[in-house]
Formats: sequence, structure tokens, C-alpha cells
Amino acid sequence: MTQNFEQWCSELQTQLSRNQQRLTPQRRLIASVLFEQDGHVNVDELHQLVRGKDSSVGYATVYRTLKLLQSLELVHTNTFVDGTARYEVATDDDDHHDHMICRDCGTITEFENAEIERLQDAVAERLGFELVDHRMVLYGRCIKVACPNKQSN
Amino acid sequence: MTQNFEQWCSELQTQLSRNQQRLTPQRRLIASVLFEQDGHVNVDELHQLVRGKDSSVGYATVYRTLKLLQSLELVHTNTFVDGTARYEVATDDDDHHDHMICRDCGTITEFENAEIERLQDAVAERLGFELVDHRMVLYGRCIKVACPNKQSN
DNA sequence: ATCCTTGCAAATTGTTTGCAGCTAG
DNA sequence: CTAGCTGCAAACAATTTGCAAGGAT
Repeated sequence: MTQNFEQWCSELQTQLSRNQQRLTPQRRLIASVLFEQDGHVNVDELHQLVRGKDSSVGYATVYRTLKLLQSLELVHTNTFVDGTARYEVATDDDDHHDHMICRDCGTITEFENAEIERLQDAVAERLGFELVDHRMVLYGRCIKVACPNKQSN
Repeated sequence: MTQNFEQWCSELQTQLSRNQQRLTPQRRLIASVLFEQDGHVNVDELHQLVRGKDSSVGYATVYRTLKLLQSLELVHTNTFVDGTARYEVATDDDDHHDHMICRDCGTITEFENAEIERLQDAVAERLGFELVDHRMVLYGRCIKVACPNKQSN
């Protein structure tokens, strides 16, 4: 996480005004909550959190804002185990990361691996493609008896 | 594809009877259509194909059968571009493959890369996990001007 | 006979959209 | 003012489930 909220948000601001769109209080709030969350929240969780600060914000606005942020490439989305899309702030393009998920407790751990990314490029090239993006998710179990990340749910 | 339908289906048969479940004509039909399809069909497409051979088979049965096959690890599921789950026959565990999708025409190409798999294992171990499974999807564009795999849809 | 399975339709779930009122610029 | 935005509720789409009838052992 190499940026702070203000930097990221002013980028948002810029992008929006470029298209005659507005940085409304709701959008700013949703963005800030998502940013400080810094995890992989789904719409429902995000909506709960946002409502904690402004109970008038509607579900649809959260959806629409996320879709907006996504189209501006300011957030990334991933659909992991359950069917729900999960969102996370997109930082600098370079530090792309992937995810490792514990089959026992569902905890999502991030990691980066430049070597794998190199090989992905090589694979794509061999297949005659220019690699644009990728998604990689590893599923596993903690080696320890009790998963150290075990959560209540 | 290292197996033929009969081999795969008798495995299914075995698994089913072990749980007092039955290999009904519908299940066999759905399985066979999925097998010969050997692609990445979604439920709707599969249902259409099945209906072509037996118009009485219901939508829910296709869903239930796929879920069943999935739980027996005889099919794998992946959700690519559109929101719909796509299914493919799981052959021997060893020849796991991943997917490369063309952003232009949506064609799904399969590939295997042992080197990447090795690195995935290494990453998981470093994070303190025993790697159980993974999903990797590469998104790209054909280098050629006109995508050779271009499809109508 | 028992109990798994089916087909249908209704119910759920996650997400999108239409619209009238509201609001930032 | 006047687009763009919001909240609500209704609409959608993918998938699941309840149930009565059908079928295999």
C-alpha cells in the first residue's frame, strides 16, 4: 500500500471532473471506507460499514460507486469462494498481487511473485497473446494444526 | 484428455453407488454431453445440448447433476468473463491446466506450465500453507491484427 | 415399499435499473 | 439553472429449493 487516501482520492477527483462527474459526499465516504478497509470487502460488508457513518446511503449507490471506481481502474474486483464480488483499492499498477485463500478459515492472504509473472508473460507469448491481465488464486490449508488465522465465521 | 467416457462414467457409477445414489438416464446423458463437449459450457448451453437429445430433462436436474459431479470432483468449474459458471470434465489430477482468455473474442485456450506450478507450491509453502488447488486465468489479446480465433458472439 | 430422483414452479441471492426528487457546480 | 447523483423499489439473472409424482432396487 504505497499511497494514502488523499492521494488516491484526488486522483479520483481528477478522473471524475475530466468526465463532468462529481465527487459527492456519498462517493467520497464509500471510497474512504473502502480505502481504510484495505481488505477484500463485498458490497454487503461495505454497505454496512458505510451505513455506520451515514445511515442514509443506499445499497444501489454503493454498487454504482464501486462500478464507477472499477471503470476508472481505481479498484480491483475478485470473486473468490462465495459468489459475491470483493473489492480492493488499486494502488500503483506495478505492485500487482495475487491471493492465497485458506480453505479452513477463508482468510485471504496477498502475495507477489515476480518470477511467476515473468513465466505468465512467457506462456502468453508462446500462445500468441499479449498479456493484459491475470487472476491467480491459490487455495490451501495452514500446515499448523489450528489455523492461526481462524476466524469466527 | 487421457480418458474416454466409459472410464470416466464408471468412476462416476462407483462413486454414486458408494453413497446409495443412482446413475439415472438423465445423469448419464448430462455427463455424456458434458464429456463430449470437452469445452467450457455453462448450464444454459449444456441444458440446450441435453434437450437436443432428451427434451424432457429439466433445468434443475442439470444444475443438480453438475453440483453432484463437482462434489465428486469429476468436473471442475470456473467463472470467467460473464457471470455464469462454466464446467469441464476433470481428468486425471495430474494434468491440471489453466486458461488464457482472449479479451477480443472470448476464446478460452488451455495450457499447462509445470514451472509455474512449482513456484506456486513454493509460494504457498513460504506462506505456511499446504497448497490444495489453484485457479489461474490469463487475459490477453492476440498479437495478430485480426484475432484468428474470432467468433461470432 | 422405500428412498433417491425428477420436473416444475416458486423462492433466493447478487446485482442492475427506472424514476422522481435532490444537489453540486 | 441543469446535468449528474441519490434512494427507493421494482426488475433481472443465475442458481437453489420444496414438493408431489415417478422409478429403481
